[in-house]
Amino acid sequence: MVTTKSKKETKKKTTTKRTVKVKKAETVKKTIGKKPVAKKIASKTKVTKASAKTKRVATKKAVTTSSPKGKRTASKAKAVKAIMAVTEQPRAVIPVEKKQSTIQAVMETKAAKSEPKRDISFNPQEMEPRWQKKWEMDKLYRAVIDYSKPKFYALTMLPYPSGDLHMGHWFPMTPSDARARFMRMNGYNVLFPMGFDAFGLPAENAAIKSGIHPMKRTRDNIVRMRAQLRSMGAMFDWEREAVSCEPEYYKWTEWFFIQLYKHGLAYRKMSPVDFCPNCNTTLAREQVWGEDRHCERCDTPVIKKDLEQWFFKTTKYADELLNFDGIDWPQTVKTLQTNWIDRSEGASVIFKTETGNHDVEIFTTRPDTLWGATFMVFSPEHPLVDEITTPENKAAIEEYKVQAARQSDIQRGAVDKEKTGVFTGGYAINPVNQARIPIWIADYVLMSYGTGAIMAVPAHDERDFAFAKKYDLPIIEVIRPESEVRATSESSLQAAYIGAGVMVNSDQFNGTKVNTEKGRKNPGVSAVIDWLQEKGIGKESVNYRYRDWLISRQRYWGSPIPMVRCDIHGWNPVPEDQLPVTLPEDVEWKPTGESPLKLHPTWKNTTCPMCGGPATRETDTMDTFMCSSWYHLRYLSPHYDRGPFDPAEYDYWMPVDTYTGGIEHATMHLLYTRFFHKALRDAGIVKGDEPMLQLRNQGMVLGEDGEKMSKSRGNVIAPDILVDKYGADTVRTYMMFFARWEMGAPWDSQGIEGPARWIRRVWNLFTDPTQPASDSAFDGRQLRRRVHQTLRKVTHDFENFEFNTIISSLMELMNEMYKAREAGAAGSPEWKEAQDIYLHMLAPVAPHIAEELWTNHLGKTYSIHQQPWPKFDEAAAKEDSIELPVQINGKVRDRITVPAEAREEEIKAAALASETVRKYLEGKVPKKVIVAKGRLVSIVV
RNA sequence: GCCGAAGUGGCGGAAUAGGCAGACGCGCACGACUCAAAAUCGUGUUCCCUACGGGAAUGAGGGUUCGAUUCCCUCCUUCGGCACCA
Repeated sequence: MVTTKSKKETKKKTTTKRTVKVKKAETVKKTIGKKPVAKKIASKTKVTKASAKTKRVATKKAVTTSSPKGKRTASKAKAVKAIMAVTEQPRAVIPVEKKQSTIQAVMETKAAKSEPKRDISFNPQEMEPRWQKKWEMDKLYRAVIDYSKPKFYALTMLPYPSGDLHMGHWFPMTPSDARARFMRMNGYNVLFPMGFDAFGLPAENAAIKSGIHPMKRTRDNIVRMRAQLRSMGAMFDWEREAVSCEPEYYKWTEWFFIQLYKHGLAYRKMSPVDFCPNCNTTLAREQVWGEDRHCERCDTPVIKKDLEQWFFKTTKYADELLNFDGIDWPQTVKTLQTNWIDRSEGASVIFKTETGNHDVEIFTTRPDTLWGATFMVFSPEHPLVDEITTPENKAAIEEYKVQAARQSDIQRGAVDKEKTGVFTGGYAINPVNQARIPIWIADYVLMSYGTGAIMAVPAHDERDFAFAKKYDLPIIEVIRPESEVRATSESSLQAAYIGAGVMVNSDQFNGTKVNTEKGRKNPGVSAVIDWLQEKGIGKESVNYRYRDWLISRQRYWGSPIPMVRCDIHGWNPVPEDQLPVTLPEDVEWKPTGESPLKLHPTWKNTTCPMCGGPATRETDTMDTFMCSSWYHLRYLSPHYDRGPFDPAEYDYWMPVDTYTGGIEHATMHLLYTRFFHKALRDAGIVKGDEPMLQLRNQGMVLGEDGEKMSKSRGNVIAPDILVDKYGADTVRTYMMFFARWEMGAPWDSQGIEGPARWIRRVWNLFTDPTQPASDSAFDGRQLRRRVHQTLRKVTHDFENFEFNTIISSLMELMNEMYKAREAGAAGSPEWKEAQDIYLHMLAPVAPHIAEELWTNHLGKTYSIHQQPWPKFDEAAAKEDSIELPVQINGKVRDRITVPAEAREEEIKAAALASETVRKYLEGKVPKKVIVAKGRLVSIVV
C-alpha cells in the first residue's frame, strides 16, 4: 500500500522555493568528486547576491586561490603560526583562564587526547544488529494479551513488496515506531505489527516480461524487505506478520466476499473497462498511454468494453460514512471523504419518451426550474439512445458514440472543451407542462453520475445555457431576481441566472420565492417536491457522487473471487469448507497480458454447489484494496484457521488506537476500510462503528530534486546505504527531524550530518571518563530545571506527533549537559538524574544507542525499553526569576529580571524604574502600561 | 471552476492562550587542532544603513489591537484532491 505510484507527471516548473531547491541540488551533485568547482560556484552565487560583505570575502578567496603567489604567502603565514604554536606548547598546557587545578587540567588534556578513541568505540554497525538480535531472542516486542494493562493498537500502513525499502517507507514508519515505543513506556501494552500487501499488478507485469512466477518474485522480495525492515530497529511483532498473497490469508479475503454476498452487498452488473482489442486484455489506467489513449504494449487505440463485473454496495453506507462522530481523524481527510461522497438533495422526476412511451428518470437538485426544461440530454451510453434515435439521425449518433467512448472521463471533462452533442430525433414530454422537448446526447452527461440523463434548463444552468446557445435551442426564464420583477427578461438571457428570486412562467408556482439554499431549505424546491409527490410525477430524492465499489479485476495476481456459475442455478458461492479457492501454479504467461486464469485448461472447471452438475469458476480476481481493508484484523492472529481472526485477540486489541499513513489514501483505502468495517458489523462479525479511532497522516518525502521519488526519475534514496554509513538510530532521528511530519519535504542528503553529530555527541557525553565535581561552578537546580522542562516538552510533542521538536529539545538538553559537565556536574545526584531521564527520552527515538548506554555503560537493568516513562516534576521545572522584555511603543528597548512570582505592580514598578526606560520616556508620563504575565511589559507613551 | 493544505533567512524548520520573530539543525565563513586533509572543538551567520547606534522584515495590501507569523477582509503564488456532478 505504501507505494510511490504517480498518476501524473509534474510538468509545471515552479517559480518559488521549489526551483531554488532544485538549483541547490544541482550544486550539491557537482560537489561529489569535484569539491573546488563546487566551492567556486558557491562563491560566485554569493557575488551575484550583491552583498558588500560577501563580495569582500569572495574577492579575498579569489586572490588566495587564483594567484599562486598569494597562495604561497598564505601558506607561509600559516607555517610561521604553526611554529609559534609548537614553541608555545609547554606554556599552553597550563590553564590560564579556567579556575581549575593543574592536576585537573592535565586530566582534561588526557581526556582530550583520548577523544578519537571514544569516537571509534561508537560503532553502530556492530552495536545495532547485536541489540536487534538480543531483543528478538528475548521476545522483547512480542505483544501478548494482558488484561492487567491498557492495550494500545498502533498501526502503520503496510508496504507493497516492490523489492526494496526506500525513504518513503522509513518516513511514515520510524516516527510511528517511536511513538508506539513512547506509549509502551507509558504503561500501555502496545501492538505494533507489520506485513505485506502482496497482490497487485507490478508482480504480474514482471511475470509477463520475465516469466518468473509472481509468487516466487513476491516471496523473494518479501525476504529482502523483511531484512531491511529489521534494520530499522522497530518494535514490530514479527510473530504477527501477515502476507496477503498467502493462501492462509486470502482464504479469509474470499470468506469475507462470501459474507458480503450473503448479506446482499455483492452484486453483478455491466460496467465498461478500458480494453485493448489486439491484446484481448483489460487495461489499468496506468497501462493506457498518451493523449490518443493507446495500449502500453502494442500501441493499439484503447476501446471501452462492457463487462459484467462484481460490485459492493458501498453506496448503502453513504450516509453513515459521512458521519465521523467518535473518531479523531484529520479534518482534511474528513472533508476529502465528505466531498468524495458528495451528497446532494433534490428530486427524481419521470419524463416520458414520445416514441415507445418509456419512462426516463432524471435527478435534479432544482425541481423548481422544471418549467424551464426545454430539452433533455442523455449520456451517449444511455440504454434508450438506440431506441429513440430516428433513422435519419442514426449515422451521426453512432459516430458520436464511438468518439465519446474513445475518451477518458478526464478528457470528457476538460475545462476548456467546447460542448458538443447530437440530436437523436426523439422527443420527450415534460411532465409538469406537457411540453414536447427534443432529446440530445452529449458527452458532458456521464452515465456514472445520477441516472445518465438530465433535463436541461438553459436559463439557469451554465452548461445547459452554453449548449442551448450553440445548437439554438429555446431558453425559458423561470427564476427572476426579485429586484427585476417588473423588468423584461431580456437581460437575464445573456447568461444563465443562478441565484435567489421568484418563480415565473411556472403556472401555479408563479411568485414562489426561491433562495440559494439546498434541498428542503429552499422554499421553491420544497413546494415543488411536495406537488410532484402529490401528482405522482416525481419524489424527493438524494443523489451521491459516490459509486459502488467495482472489485472485479481481469488479472491473475489477486485473491480469487470464490463464486461458481452453473447454467441451471446461476452464480453461487463456493461452500465455505472448500475455501480457499487457490490460484493455480501451472500457468502460462502470454506477452499480451491476458489473464492466465482464463487460459488455464482445467482450473475453472468445477461442480455446482447446488446440483453437483458442471459449473465454471469466476476467473476474475479481487481488487487489492479488498485485501488491505481488513489486514488490521489478520495481524491479530495471522495463522488462525477457524476464522479470519481469533475472537479473543479481537476483543482485547480492537479497535486500532492510532493509524498512520499517507494522505493519498484518503478517498480510497481509508474509505473502503471504513465501509468494510460497517458491512462486517452488520454481518455480525465485528463490533463498533469504526475500525480506527485516531488517524494521522504524514507528508511525502520528495527526491532531492523536489520531485516525487521514483525509480524512473532516478531520485530514489535507499536507506540501506545510509544505515551502513550512519546507523539506524541516526536515520530514524533524521526521519523525525528533517521536516514537519505531516508536511514532508524534499530529501536533503547533507542534513543528516546534524543528527549524526548529535548521536555521536550523546555517545561521547555518556562514555567520557568523568570526574566528581570539586570547586564547582555547577548549578544543580538549573540542570534539574532544564531536564524537567525538556521532559515536559518531549512528552507533549510525542502525544501530538510533533516529532521534529522532540529532537531539537533533546539536542538543546544535550548542549546544556555538556555545559554542566564542564562546570563539574559529574557525580552529582542531579547529573545522575539527568543521565537517566535523558536515556529514557532517547529510547523511543534511538533505541539501540539508548540501550547500549543504559545497559552497558550505566550498568542499569536491561532493558531500557521496559522502563516506565520518567515522572515530570513540576516544582523542578519552575523558574526562579524571569527576564522580561520592556517595549516602548511596540519596540523592545530594555530587559528586566524579576522573580517568577512577582506581582503585576512589582513588575510595572521595576520596568518604570529602569534607567533605559526612563531615558526613552524623556520625562513623559506613560499613557498605559500593560503587563503580560511571564511575557513582557508594554509601555505606551 | 470547486474543495482542502500551505507561503517565515542560502536551506529544513521553531515560536503554550495575540506578547522578545528566526529555537534546533544543515550550509557557509573564520579560528583552534593537524605536515596536510577528514573528523572534532570554538566563534559568527535575516536584510539594509551613515554601523559605538538605528531601521526594515514572517507571500502582497488593508483592518482589529498597546501589541499580529498567530484573528478578520481582499488579492497573489504553490502543493494535493475532485471536476461539464445535473
